[in-house]
Parts: sequence; C-alpha cells; structure tokens
Amino acid sequence: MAVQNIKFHSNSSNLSFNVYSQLRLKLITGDLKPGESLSIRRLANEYNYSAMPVREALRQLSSEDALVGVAKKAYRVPDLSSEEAAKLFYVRAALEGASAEIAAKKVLKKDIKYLQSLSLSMDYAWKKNDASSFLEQNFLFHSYIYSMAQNPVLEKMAENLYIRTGPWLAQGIKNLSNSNVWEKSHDGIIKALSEKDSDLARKLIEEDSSWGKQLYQKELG
Amino acid sequence: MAVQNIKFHSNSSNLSFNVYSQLRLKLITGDLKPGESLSIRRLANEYNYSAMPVREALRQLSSEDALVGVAKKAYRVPDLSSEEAAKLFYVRAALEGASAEIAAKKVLKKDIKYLQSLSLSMDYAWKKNDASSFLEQNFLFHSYIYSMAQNPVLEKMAENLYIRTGPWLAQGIKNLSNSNVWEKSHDGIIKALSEKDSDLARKLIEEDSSWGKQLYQKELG
DNA sequence: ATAAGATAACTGTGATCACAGTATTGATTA
DNA sequence: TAATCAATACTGTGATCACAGTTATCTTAT
Repeated sequence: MAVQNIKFHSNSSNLSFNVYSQLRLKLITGDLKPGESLSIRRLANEYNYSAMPVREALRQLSSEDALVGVAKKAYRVPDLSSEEAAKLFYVRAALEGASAEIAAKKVLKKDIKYLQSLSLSMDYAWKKNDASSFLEQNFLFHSYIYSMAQNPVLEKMAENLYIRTGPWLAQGIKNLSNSNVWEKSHDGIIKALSEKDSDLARKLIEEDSSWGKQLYQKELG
Repeated sequence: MAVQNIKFHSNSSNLSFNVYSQLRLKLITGDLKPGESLSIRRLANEYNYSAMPVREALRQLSSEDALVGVAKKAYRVPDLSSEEAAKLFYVRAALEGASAEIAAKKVLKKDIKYLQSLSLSMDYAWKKNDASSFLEQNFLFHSYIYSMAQNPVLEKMAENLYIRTGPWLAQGIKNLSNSNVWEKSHDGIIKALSEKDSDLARKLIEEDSSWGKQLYQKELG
C-alpha cells in the first residue's frame, strides 16, 4: 500500500491514524479537491470503520488546517482565495529553503541516491501520465529534504504546509500533464545538494515551490 | 475569565474547545509542568465535563505536539532534551523575527497603545510576583505581534511554537522571579515598532526569544 | 527484608446511541 | 410558474459502555 510509504508522525497502531494517513494522501494526490465536503459517517462506511476513528482523523486534519470544520457543518477541503494560497506557498517556500540550506551541509551519499531514485520514478510517472503517483513521489521528495535538515520542528511544519498546498498543486498538475512543463527541476536540486552548495539548493527549492504556485495561479486565469 | 482573552483558533461553541483553551493556558502559565501526565477521565472529573470533549482536546494538543500521546499510555507534557528545546526556541525566534519585521511595516497607533498597556500590566504583575499573570500577558504580547503581520499561516505556527516552549519558559521565570532579570525588553520592541524600524524590531524580538532560551538553559546548568 | 508474581486500578481506543443544529427536498400556496 | 414553508435527511457533538493494554499496588514466597 502506498500509504505505508508516507512517514509516520505519531503512533501507528490506531485506526484513527490509518484514516488520517489515507486522507492526507488523498489531499496530496488530488483525490480530494478544494471545496469538497467530507462526512464522518460517509467515510466510515466507505472505509468500513466505525465513526470514531474517522471523527478523530477529521478533527486532527482540521486542527492542522488541512481541512476546515466549523460549528455543526460538514468538514470541507479549504477553498482558499488566491491571496490565501499565495501566503501558504510563500511560507512553504521559506521553510523549504531553510531546510534545503541546512540539508546541503549534512547530505550523505545515500541521500543523493534516494533522491535520484525518486526523481527517476517521477519522470516515469510523468511520462505515463500517472498524476497521482507523480504527486505522491513529489511529496516524498520534498519531505525527504525536510527530514535531512534533522530538525523535527521544521520538518513537521514544512510537511503540514505541503499537505495544505497539496490540493492546489494537484489541480494545477492534472490540468497541465499533457504539456511538458515538468522540467526535471529536481535534478538541479539534487546536483546542488550533492555539491553541498547550500545557497543554490535554497534558491532552487524556493523556485520549485513557486512553480507550484504559478501552476495554481495559471489555473485562476 | 482569563481564558476568554486568548484568541480563538477555530469554533468556539464546543466543549472540546473550552477544554483545549484552558489546557493551552495552563501550558503557558506553567500550571502544567514538563513531564506531567494528563488523563482523560481525571480532567473530565476536574472540569465536570464528560470524557468526550477532554479526549478530543488532548488529541488536538498532541497533534500540535504541545502534548505527547503514545499507544495506550497517558498523555504527557513533553519532557524535551536540551537540544530539542533549543531547536524549538530557534525556530520560534526565526518566525517571531519574521513576524516583527513585517509587523513594523504595518503598525498602527492602536497597536502601539495595546502593546504598551500589556507591557505595563506585565510590569505590574512582575512586581507583584504574579508569575502566572506575567506569563499570560507575555503570551498575549507576542501573539499580538504575530497577528500584526496579517499572515494567518505564520501566526498560527508562531503561536504553536510559543505554546510548546511555554512550560520551559514558565519554569525559568518562576525560579527567577525574585531577582530582576526582567529588563522590560518589550519597551524597546515597542519603540522599534513605533518607529517602523523593521530590522531592529526583528533583532530585539529574536533576542527576547533567546532570553527565554537562556532562562531555560540556566535552569539546566 | 527483599524480590517476584498476581491482582487491582488505572490508561487510551473503539463502538453506539441520543440530540440539536444545518441543508436539502418536496409540497403547498399565491 | 415561482416563491414560501414544512418536513425530512443530513451534519458534528456529547455521553456512555466494553475492551485491551499499561502501571501501580499488594500479597506471597524465599
């Protein structure tokens, strides 16, 4: 299961955590679209769980602002304004840049190898037009760079921001997957990291974040 | 009730949110000490609520890493190592600095007035040796600066980091409240803000964060 | 007196029900 | 035909129970 690839944040052996992980993945791969509404009972039926785990998963996601849940209305995927999304991408770029800068100073050979393999898989997925797989591995790529900085605080925040930008990034990607805007910018990032060029790594990662932002804005017209 | 002064993050009219807010305040004011364990049923009895709202509040706090909750063991206030705490203070200082820099460019007269009133109250609380009130208003001071940057993403992250450093800051303050290390550093911050000196505001806020860090480290020595 | 083991008192988790708001549907009326 | 209002089907929230794992206590044996 692809879900197993996503790194754990807390205890695994909970049903709540299962649901939480699966929903997170759906946000990343674009299975959940901005504005879409989620109901506890509906998801419980769908996954064949009881209401309780779903309920806790939704609450957790909404406390992370990955979903919005007000009063007694259904939970929803946030439907951000253009400015709100821009702020999200802005902060994400800042934290990603910081992570990459630190990561470049600590990088090991095995890190480079892993990132290269992810980049290859992404290329493959792109050519196959498998947006879902492409997006999941894009997350893994970025997430791994966060983890390289070895600052759990930074890492969790960056991941959270990625999740929140996920649905918009996905929407952008899926609408453009036939044209070839995907310029393997990750290869440049890997090169900068392997050469321990921290300034360049920061710059390129920030650009990569902005790329998602531009895709989203192009979407708006 | 003092709790009402703390700004809302999500829906208010929930029992869960009440509990959440009260616990958050207790983390800030040092009513909850590092390593202390919290139980759902115990808190439910204490607050005269049912288990459900407490349960959701605890889960939310632990998803924000303000508490830790693993497997089927009791929730606990994190008992961070010196390095972990340092990382926390480091990231907090970075985000606070960014907030202050932006805030300095958008500051209004009413903002200055409010911050001054908080600074006065803090001074009063300090002289009265009322650590709890001092700490609560310190949070409000910092929190208000986050909000001035008008970036909800940044704001929430900074607040989260403040909550997480809360118990250590509180411990540091309470053990030193008779000596007068409190140098009204906030007045300098207010001055920098009112003069729209964004670089200085960033620098002073970062120092203020570090102050808490030093208090904590002195504690360890 | 001390260590080992069983028992009892805790812990979070999952399941299910009743309730009160919210949204949608459909009928009724002008 | 279109608008208004009642009824119905939804929503999250709160309460309560059973369960299984964890921690503490107390007894028992050496």
